[in-house]
Amino acid sequence: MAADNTLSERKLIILKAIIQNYLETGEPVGSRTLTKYTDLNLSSATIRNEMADLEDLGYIFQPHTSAGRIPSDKGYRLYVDMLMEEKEQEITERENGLLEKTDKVEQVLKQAAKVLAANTNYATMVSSPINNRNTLKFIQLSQVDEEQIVAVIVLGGNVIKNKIIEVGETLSNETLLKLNMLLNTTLNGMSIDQITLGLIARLKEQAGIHSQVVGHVLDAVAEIIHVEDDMQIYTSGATNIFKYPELSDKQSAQEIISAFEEKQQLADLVTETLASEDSHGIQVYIGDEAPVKTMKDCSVVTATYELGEGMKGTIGIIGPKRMDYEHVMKTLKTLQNELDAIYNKDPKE
Amino acid sequence: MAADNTLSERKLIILKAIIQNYLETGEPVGSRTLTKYTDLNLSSATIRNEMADLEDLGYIFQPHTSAGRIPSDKGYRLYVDMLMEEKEQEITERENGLLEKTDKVEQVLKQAAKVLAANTNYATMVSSPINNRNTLKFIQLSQVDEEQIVAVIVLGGNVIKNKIIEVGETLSNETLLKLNMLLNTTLNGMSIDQITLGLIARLKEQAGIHSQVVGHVLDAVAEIIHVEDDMQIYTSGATNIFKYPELSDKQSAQEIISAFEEKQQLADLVTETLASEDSHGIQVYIGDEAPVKTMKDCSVVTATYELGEGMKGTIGIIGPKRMDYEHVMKTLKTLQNELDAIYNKDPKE
DNA sequence: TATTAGCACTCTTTTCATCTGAGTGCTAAC
DNA sequence: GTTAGCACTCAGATGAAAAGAGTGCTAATA
Repeated sequence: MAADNTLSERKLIILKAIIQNYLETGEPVGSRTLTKYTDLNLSSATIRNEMADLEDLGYIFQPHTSAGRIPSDKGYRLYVDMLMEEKEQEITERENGLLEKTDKVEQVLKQAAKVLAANTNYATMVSSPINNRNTLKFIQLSQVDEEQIVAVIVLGGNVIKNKIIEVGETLSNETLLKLNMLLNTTLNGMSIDQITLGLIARLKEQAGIHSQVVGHVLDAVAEIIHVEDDMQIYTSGATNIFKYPELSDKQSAQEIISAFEEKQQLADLVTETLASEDSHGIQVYIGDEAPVKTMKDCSVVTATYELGEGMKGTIGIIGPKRMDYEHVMKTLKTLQNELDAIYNKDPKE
Repeated sequence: MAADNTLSERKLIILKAIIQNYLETGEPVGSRTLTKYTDLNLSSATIRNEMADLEDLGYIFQPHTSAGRIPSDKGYRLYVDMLMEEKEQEITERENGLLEKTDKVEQVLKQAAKVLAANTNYATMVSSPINNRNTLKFIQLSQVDEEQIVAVIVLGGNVIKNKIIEVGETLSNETLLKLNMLLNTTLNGMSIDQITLGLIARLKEQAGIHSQVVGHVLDAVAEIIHVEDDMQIYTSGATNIFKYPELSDKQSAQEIISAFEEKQQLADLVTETLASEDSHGIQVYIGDEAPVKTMKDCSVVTATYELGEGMKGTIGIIGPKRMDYEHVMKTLKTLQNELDAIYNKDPKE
């Protein structure tokens, strides 16, 4: 009999066989099937006994009395943690070059989501990198017309933001030049966290009568930096969930797809992922483990990529619990590397 | 007997009753039901005769022998064109003020899509205005670091675009200033169509050794202007289609929702709408009439809004053919007016 | 003692026939 | 021209029966 905490070799083999079979077929797995599936030569009766034990221990369960067994969340967890073996497998596109290089971060990320969906047949999402703890690279104010100026703010990683600012007056070229000087000499290279109230006060003082403008600019900077607000999320293949009957009844489909359309929940997911401990590995959330309730019948696998200068983003896939974890993790890793590579290498053509 | 081309008064009344009843219930309408529903006092038998005629003429049909009648596309078309009467109805939010004012076009449009979905229970989309035939308001080049400059391009309507340009060299402040002067004096206020090859040549000549930079900038302008590429589409309530059984079988749902995720088809729809004749009214596409095949089982209703300076965008809703056309059209009109108003009135707080 | 064969039992799924009800078209009467 | 009435059609509901998958348990076996 298996001790409380550790399963016998044989039970592990059987559990693994059950899960793998279930991943393939999506059907509950019975003892007969397993006699053929495992290398151990055992009768169905023996296997039945083992399965009964595994059920008692909570790794598998029966959807109804006369059916085979299905892995429980606990079972999947064990599988992902210990039983799974890395498959050697190719991505359907050429090894290096899932992604085309372009200078638009946005394009790359959109494409990443697509590639991921195409390669896995699950729903995918890619978050834009978060500007948090990022540095200010450059600020430029320009007069657009009599009462408006535009502030262009370039962040590390060449993320460009801009904001129209209403000023009650027409500023002279000189003034603008001076303000630009002032802002740039003071702020360039600063990380967001370094811009303190004291610093702001000092800046305003130096700006003299134009302190108001400076105020607006800094407001813009603050606004632009605001994390949640800014996170873009690109999705693809949301309708892949229709391929999995366990997720495609109206109720579930409705919920999941809404989450993909609204994106707020995905944003939460990303935030959570990035906040978690080893945010550079691959994370697997099975069912309830995911930080958003909508995903309680799904598994979510995420990876973090790094876009240089500390900007991190998340790529992830959402699918049924009976997901091809190996393939998914492998694919995510590949993509993660590509993203890391694209931006950390020589950024020029 | 009805003449070939024009239906008798009575037939029209009956047709209208059939359609209205079907819009409400979603069930085929039988002759018994109609005896109660219309003011004409007729027996079911008489109505049956009329219905048989209407069926021969192609306005209604039976899903199967022992069922009531359902409007055909032709029937809906007649209804929308002639039979429908404007309902007096309130939008669920306060009359004036579906939309909050913000300075971000993007925000407004997103919100518009949401409001529309909330008010109609259909899937909705809002396209960003197209920059076509737009004017260039302002260009600003700034050095970001040794080898990169950023071009900020402000279009009429305060749409701001930017693009990093790699230059092999460090440009002096003076040079930048000169280039900025050159670009702005030449280009400001120009409509996109006015920038000709000749003009470009002239500009490059004037730029002297920096003609390459000018070339890059103009490339950027061209790229930014490229219509299709740039059209943003915001959607909301895609999952509303699950509320209508006739659209929510896996196959249809999959297709429609994909269209909403990918957006390419919606973009086509928008392009088509804007291109069509009376692009300021409200357009109704029933079934096959819609320019995208995915919508063949839906009805699509669109309206065009104008954001000032000739920039037009489209708002639209997609739902089942048995759609509450009156409500939808009314809501669209309201929103259309609000959008027109927000941007054409005094744009400040 | 661990394994296995065998069997009774449970429960879902499928199939098939029957029944029901809505709605029609047609005919004959008004 | 309208209506009452009736035979007919067909989708959908209902329910019984059969099939099939899989189990748990017991008793035999190695």
